Amino acid sequence: MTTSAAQRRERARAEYNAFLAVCPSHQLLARVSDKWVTLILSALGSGGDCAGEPGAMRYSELSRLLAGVSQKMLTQTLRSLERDGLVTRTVTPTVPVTVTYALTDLGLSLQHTMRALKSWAETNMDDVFDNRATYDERVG
Amino acid sequence: MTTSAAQRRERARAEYNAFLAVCPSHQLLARVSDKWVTLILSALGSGGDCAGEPGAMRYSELSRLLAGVSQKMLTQTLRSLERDGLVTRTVTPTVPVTVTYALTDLGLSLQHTMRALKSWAETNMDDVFDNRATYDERVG
DNA sequence: CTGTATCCTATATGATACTG
DNA sequence: CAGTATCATATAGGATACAG
Repeated sequence: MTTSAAQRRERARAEYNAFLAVCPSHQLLARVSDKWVTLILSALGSGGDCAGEPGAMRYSELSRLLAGVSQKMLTQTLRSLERDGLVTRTVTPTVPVTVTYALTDLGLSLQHTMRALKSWAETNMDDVFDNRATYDERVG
Repeated sequence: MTTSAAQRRERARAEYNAFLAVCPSHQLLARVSDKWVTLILSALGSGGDCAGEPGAMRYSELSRLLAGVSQKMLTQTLRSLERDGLVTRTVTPTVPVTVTYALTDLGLSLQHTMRALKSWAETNMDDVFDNRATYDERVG
């Protein structure tokens, strides 16, 4: 009888859990090393460089600012950020309800690093693209 | 006739390209906001906090250090990092071939931020876990 | 306006076997 | 040792419709 997919999955999960037991911070690191997390935190803190809108932002503002994001991912990522205590979600019971998101202190502390990351990307973008072109040419 | 999946895909792609045209650095940012990229860069520069091995590392060393990574993802991520000019790949034609990876100057400049990110994760891990517990309790 | 629920596809990722 | 190739699967992520 062949090893079932479930068994293999379980073994992989066990290994991964052992890994996390050694380095539990990797779990958080992996969570934070996410495209949408990076973009949302960058957007929330200072609006970033694409469309500067500082301070708290409404759901629809974020949606517009992060042009590529779907409703699903935006909501999902915001929820996880709220759960982790990085952002606050404030509901104002206006006629059509208004919801604003803002960084907590914890979120702010991370946002500093996120901005560094974003800044790095902007600074070294040209270099990286050159490197890619060179590499692709050598490989063909 | 319903809109085909291909048509919808194309529209989404067009939107995303327009988005990247406005903010091309987001492409690089998304690339760098990757779990394995973060872990590999952290590992390469100084071995990190789980098992400190500074300097250049061999493929097998990386594989061991990043316990959860598969061959595929390790190779794939290393290739992309090499293409982007963040790491060098050096082949030494010993009897069983030896391959070492090391950070370039560009990689080093990013690794600094990566370490900040890792450091943040380690510092605030407990806070985040507390926040999660609190949130889960409120929601049930 | 701000979501939630459902369905569906593409991509990421892992397991496995094979190669120089 | 350091991969490459292939297959299988889980998850990410998007489209759409509906709700408070």
